[in-house]
Amino acid sequence: MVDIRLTNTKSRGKEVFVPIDPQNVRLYLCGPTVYDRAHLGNARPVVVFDVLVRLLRHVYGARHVNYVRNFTDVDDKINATALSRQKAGAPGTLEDLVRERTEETISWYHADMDALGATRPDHEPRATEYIPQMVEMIEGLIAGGHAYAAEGHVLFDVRSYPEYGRLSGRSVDDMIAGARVEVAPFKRDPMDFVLWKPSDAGLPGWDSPWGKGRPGWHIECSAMAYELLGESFDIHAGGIDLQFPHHENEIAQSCCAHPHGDFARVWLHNEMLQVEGKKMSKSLGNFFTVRDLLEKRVPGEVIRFVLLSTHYRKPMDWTGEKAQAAEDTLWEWRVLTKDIEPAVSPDPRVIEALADDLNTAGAISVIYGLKDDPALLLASAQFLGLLQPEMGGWMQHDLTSIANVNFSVDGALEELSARLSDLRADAMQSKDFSGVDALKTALTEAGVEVRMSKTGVELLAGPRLDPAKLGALL
RNA sequence: GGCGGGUUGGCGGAGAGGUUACGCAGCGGAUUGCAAAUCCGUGAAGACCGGUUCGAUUCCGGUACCCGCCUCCA
Repeated sequence: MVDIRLTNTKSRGKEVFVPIDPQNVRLYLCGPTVYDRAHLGNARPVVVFDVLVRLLRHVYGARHVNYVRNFTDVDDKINATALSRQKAGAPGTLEDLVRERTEETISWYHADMDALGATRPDHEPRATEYIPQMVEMIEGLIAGGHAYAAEGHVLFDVRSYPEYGRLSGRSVDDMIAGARVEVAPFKRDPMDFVLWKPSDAGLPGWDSPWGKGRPGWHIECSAMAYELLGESFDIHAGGIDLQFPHHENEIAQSCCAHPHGDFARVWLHNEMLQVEGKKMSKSLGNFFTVRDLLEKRVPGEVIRFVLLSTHYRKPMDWTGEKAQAAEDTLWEWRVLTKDIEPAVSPDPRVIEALADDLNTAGAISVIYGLKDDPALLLASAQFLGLLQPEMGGWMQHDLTSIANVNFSVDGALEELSARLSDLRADAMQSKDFSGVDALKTALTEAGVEVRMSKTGVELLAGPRLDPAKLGALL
């Protein structure tokens, strides 16, 4: 069996992965807060850890991996949207409108992540469906002396958990010293964090022993992971920005509520995404969603390729240039593997690269070397979720933007290739190649690859084919 | 202020204490009416300073610069 090695944030080193139960390998990935479209940064962990899930299924068997990714559907931004819709005259209660907003956002999320070739998790729990479990966990924490109620809030007492800060390498005292957090007066310690907070009449809330309220951000992951994966499970993954406070707080809650469990054995964190060398942010004007890219005709497969071409623990810089290069490569691979059946299994070196701390960039470089064996190339690329048949639609050129469409790309290429062939035959006699060259140049500018050999002329559509320019040549 | 990550050839981007990463671009050749494609060949690196070592881009320490987290943004 392949040894998978993973860099565990908890131990700060690369470890051989040993599942608690090889018959039931359990992974939890922090999912999105469903208030709006997922941006490109949200997609990175989804795609990267999708490859991990594929690897785990390969090694332990498809049915022996349990992949959970949550939806956070309790959030002030969701509430704000629901409220503004209600004010604008939308029918239904506030709860209905909240549900409507989260439903639509979840369907967008599914559509966008599907477009990136990410397989759906086995479970996608929603925070709102686990409120009783959260309340129960909070009650347990209070009973165990790890939490306290104050002014309608329930707070976790960080001083009650000596390990607090271990995951992120911080000490409570240091954090207090440099804290920029405004400290609520009812906190025993400035670093104490909210498990439950009150909701006033205008906000969604649930009845609880502490009055009508809603859960704090972190408790949902603890409660849902416990319900679906148990008190100890294998892997917990997410973006490095979640390391503190989110994951630190999850650990504190879960380990105090279930002192016999380990919570997650292995913690995986992906580094952040940048755009053209800068942090993606609305203020810099370089913020965009996955949907924005798809609508700009950047294929989901291309986005996936770019996301996998940098190791997950390094900052990844999204650039238009990379997307272009990825598109060229995928185009070439797809042309090469057209009508080819994939080999039974991928190149072992691909598995080996992935098993070494998910070296997706290394795996891709192995695939580059497989052009002599298209079947193996195809199987290997498909292992990474690339070159899937259903993701190749982007190679069909869109003719709808051109008025009076009366040609197909294939038909046009056939006609033009005949014309070029005739011109060339004449030029061979007259030694005047100007007409041939003119047509050749026009074809090249339209994005057509022109191949001329002794035996004849061949025209191939390239990745940047311009149907309008092609049509103009007919 | 505290914590963490990064710095590799023109660009992108990996692994490994000593032997070619790889891709794109470049250069030379074959081929071609000229090209393209293809094939063959090829130059080019490890931010800076010190240490460990027979030997470091790879390990250790420091410096510089960039980025992130500490603000329910993955």
